[in-house]
Amino acid sequence: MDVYVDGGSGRYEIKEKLQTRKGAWCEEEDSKLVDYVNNHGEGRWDSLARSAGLHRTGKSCRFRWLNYLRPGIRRGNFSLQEQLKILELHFLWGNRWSKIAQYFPGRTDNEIKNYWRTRVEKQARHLKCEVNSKQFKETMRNVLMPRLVDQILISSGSSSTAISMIEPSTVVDDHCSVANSSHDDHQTQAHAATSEMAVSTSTHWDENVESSYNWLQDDGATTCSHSQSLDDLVLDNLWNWNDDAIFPPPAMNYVLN
DNA sequence: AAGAGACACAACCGCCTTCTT
DNA sequence: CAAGAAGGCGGTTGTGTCTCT
Repeated sequence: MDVYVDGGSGRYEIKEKLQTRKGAWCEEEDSKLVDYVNNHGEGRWDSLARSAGLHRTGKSCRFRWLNYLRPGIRRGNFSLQEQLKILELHFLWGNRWSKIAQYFPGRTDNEIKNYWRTRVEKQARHLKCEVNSKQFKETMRNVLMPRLVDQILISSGSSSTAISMIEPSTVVDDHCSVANSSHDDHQTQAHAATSEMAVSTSTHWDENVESSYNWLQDDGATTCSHSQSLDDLVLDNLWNWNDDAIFPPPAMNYVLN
């Protein structure tokens, strides 16, 4: 049984005479960690924690550094382009957050995971379906993503937004595909996210969807076609795009048939 | 104004893999 | 080569804030 001792803003856990603090990090701890990593580098987190005088586990130090303290971390809302890319990459790889995060310089897997859970899964609940269900995926691919693309094009203010297309081809696991461009190519494209989206289409995950989420041309014209079987008016209310978030609270409950 | 519930996100946990000795 | 340590990753929880009644 763990023993907890009042540690002020946090709490302490005593394990085998090693006292480690839990809970939110304070400025002093952050400062100690940053100073130590800047002077000695990353790695060997358990010994780093001791050497830096931090009463934290190595894992806790690693997490804090990688997700909040290391240089280049970007905070704040995801852009429309980033939101689209999260949806797209999740189609390809599912909950492989660290892999998805590779395409978002400055973003962390934890941040993307939180985004997915708080925004996307919430919408699945509002639609009364499982987030991994075919029904929700179809709604995402046929309605949500094309509309997000439209919003991106509108917010870009022109039709000249360069959008590169990645041809689906190479099957990398049982049921998904990725572009046949190299990993470096992907990352290069990801770095250009503000004005240029790297979008890809996966055709292997569900060949039976009647109206697939088709793709964007280099001149920015969308070739998206989506199912008209859903009531557009209802969906306009449901997916009320804005610059801050693609998943605002739904104006009404909507149940897919 | 206050309490309850919902929400967002930071952080921890446990399992698995990789590395080191 | 084996065993223990450390790291990586996805799932889950805790908590502060916001919104609603």
